[in-house]
Amino acid sequence: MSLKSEFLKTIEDRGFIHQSTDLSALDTLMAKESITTYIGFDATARSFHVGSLIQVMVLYWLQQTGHRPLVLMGGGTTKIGDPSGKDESRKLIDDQEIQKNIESLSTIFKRTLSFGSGPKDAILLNNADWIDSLNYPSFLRDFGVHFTVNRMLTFESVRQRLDREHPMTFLEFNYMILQAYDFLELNKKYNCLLEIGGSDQWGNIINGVELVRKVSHKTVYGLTTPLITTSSGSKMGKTASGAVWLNADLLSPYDYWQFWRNTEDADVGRFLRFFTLLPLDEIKRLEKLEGAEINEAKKILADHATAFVHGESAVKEARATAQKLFETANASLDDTSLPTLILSEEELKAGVPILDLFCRLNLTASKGEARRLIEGGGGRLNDASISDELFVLKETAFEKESVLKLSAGKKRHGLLKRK
RNA sequence: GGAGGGAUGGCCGAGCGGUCAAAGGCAGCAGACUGUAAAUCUGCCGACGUACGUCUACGCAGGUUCGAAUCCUGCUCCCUCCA
Repeated sequence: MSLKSEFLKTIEDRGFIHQSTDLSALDTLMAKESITTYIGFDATARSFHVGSLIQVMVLYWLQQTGHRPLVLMGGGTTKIGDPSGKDESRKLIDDQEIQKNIESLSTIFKRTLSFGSGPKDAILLNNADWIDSLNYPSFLRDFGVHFTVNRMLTFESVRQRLDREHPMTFLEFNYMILQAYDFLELNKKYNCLLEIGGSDQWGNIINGVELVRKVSHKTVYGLTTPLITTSSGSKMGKTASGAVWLNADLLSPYDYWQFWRNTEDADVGRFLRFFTLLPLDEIKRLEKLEGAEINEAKKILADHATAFVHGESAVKEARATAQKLFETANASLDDTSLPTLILSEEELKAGVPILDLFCRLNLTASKGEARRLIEGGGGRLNDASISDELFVLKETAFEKESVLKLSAGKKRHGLLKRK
């Protein structure tokens, strides 16, 4: 289908569209006027993860192409727990934690969207504002009548639990109704006409679209984005240090840059479209690179993806660090953005076991792990393999250098300095 | 309320009195090969101690036994069927 509206054309070209309700009608609408759209976010963690970055990008494009984004934080629905895509119920978290999560999660939008009260300014909302005060009997009478259990049982999120014989509580069963109610509420208050979400949200979104139609007799739309996996099939979002968080306090910008730098060849084009703002013809050029040349494209991917989330100065640092580490022989590592441990005179006099240093730099989770690392030949001090797991670092090690590099493998490094 | 089945390491899943820190798979880490890629091959994969070892762990609490993930009792939670 050839799309007319700038927004849909953009996200279509970049691969963001998975499923949608009546795409051509939506296209006609969005080509004609600026509309309000929402994406809801769970407040189950302190930071988003690359998996949610897709939605962040979509909101960005939405605003750039002249529409108003509503960022809905699920302060109310997080208390229910979305069963979509999960085999087990979530642990319920308390109000305080939800509140903290919402604040922390919002930081990414402050960077990527412009908020305000103008017609195209983004608005940050919290569904606790209307969900917390719902009255159970009247809610059931007003909205419960529009949902049949027969149909609810056919939704993927429910069916999956039933099929696998995993329990689904009544609490969770209600989630889709509340999310549908969100859409209705946003439609009434902000004339919100479109809800976007990940592909696992399809059922929830459909319910919202239908509820608005039944209650308000209005047509609204839903659209989902694909679940991003790597070409080798695994769910993306793992690094040596765990999940790929967007918040810098959970994953350093350097590690974030490295995550993108290590993209599989086959994913470079797709990821450039998703996670950078580069024009499509530039992306087409980059993804054609072959062999070792594609590494240039990966660096550009890493630069742009990191800039979007952490800003330009973080990119400069990360890139300079990477260059010193991987591309320059005997570079001075003094001003790199690697984790650094400062050792005191007393400590050095007494001597510090190398195993402790691996742990203190978070290169390994325990001394046992550090020991196994060394036994397997992956422990290095200034690029020289450490052969003795009982090696003790003393002040003499700093006679020739002011900074020592401790490595777990070829990619994970930390620095040691003397006070 | 009744009958039966189940709960094992990050996940899946075997074990059903000792040789069990628990097979196998996935995920993860490291090594080789490369391009900071993929695929492949190899090693590692609870914590602590240099080590014989100690501690923690097979839903929870007790018990039997020289010895329990395995047997018994009670409890909690789940599943299936019946009411």
